[in-house]
Amino acid sequence: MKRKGLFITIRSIVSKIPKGKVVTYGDIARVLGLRNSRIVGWALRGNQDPNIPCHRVVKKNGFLAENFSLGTWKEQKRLLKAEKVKFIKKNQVDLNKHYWQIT
DNA sequence: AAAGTGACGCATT
DNA sequence: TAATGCGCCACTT
Repeated sequence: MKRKGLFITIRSIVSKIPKGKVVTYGDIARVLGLRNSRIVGWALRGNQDPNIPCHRVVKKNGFLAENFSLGTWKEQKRLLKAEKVKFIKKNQVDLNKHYWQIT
């Protein structure tokens, strides 16, 4: 990945997500002025930095991404549950309780 | 340079 | 309600 600028921007946003909160890919993309949320996924995918809580980034409806860097959504779920995040389905978090609006 | 790919999202079938 | 299609940005081959 050559474009580190975008990568760094996304990293700064994700690292600001409070513990126990989640954000959607689409929202991050909007903040960056992108109309394509895939870019966000692309950036997180190449990242394995533990400083970046990428497990707090979920899909629009709160569903977890199927391809998590560290493994699958099961791993992501485990990390989220460790932060007391409530799941309304086995692979869907409770957005009403844990959604963090980016400002 | 052109086509393929992807941690998505929304509209249409 | 589920499946399919397409837009969109950047990366890879």
